[in-house]
Amino acid sequence: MIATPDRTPLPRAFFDRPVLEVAPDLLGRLLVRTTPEGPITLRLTEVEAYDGQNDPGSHAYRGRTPRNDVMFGPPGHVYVYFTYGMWHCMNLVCGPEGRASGVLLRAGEVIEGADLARKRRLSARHDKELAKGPARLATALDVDRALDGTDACATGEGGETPLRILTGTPVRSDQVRNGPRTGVSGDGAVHPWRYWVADDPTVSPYRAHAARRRSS
DNA sequence: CTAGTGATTCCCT
DNA sequence: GGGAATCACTAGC
Repeated sequence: MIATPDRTPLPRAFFDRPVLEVAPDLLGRLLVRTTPEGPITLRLTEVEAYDGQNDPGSHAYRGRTPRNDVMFGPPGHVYVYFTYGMWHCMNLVCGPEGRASGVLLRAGEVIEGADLARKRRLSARHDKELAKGPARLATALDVDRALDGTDACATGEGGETPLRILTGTPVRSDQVRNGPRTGVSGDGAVHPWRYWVADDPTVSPYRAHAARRRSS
């Protein structure tokens, strides 16, 4: 039988830990995107850890800039970046504050609001592809730079937060797999800091970083 | 299924 | 200037 997911919000202390502890612990958690048309809820199935220190793959590796500013702030906030001229990807900032570590949310299973997600992901042939990949995930949830810096652990009764993280059903450690990060080039590729749920159909296919040739 | 490639814009060097 | 934490599409097996 399937246990009902726990909809208790994750406390900020959850994120105020080393990123390599937080990343695998995020699998099976729920990400709730509140939109005017209703909520879209995702069960996280694939993530990647990025350490702000000594990690050439991290956007924070070369210091603080306007783009990555949020990563240097408090844990539990959302860092959204724009890449490849077209796409957005989202991370959750981890502790301690100032270390600028974060977890890239790479894939998930839409468990609520699939009708809303489908409207933004017209090319998806199956629901399992709605959030199969970091840019698809952000597209399905209507996440862009406007949500950069959102507090996913906000507790106030008053304001609806556009993004929240709930306890969900954590994945048993023997169901967690890990391997090289996708799309990371150079020295940053050596770390096996991609984590996913074993045999889950919503996990994105592994792609080694492709070196691009100049076009004329 | 896999491999190859064009798209398109922001940001930092 | 040139690369980027990617995707969609195509060809071919």
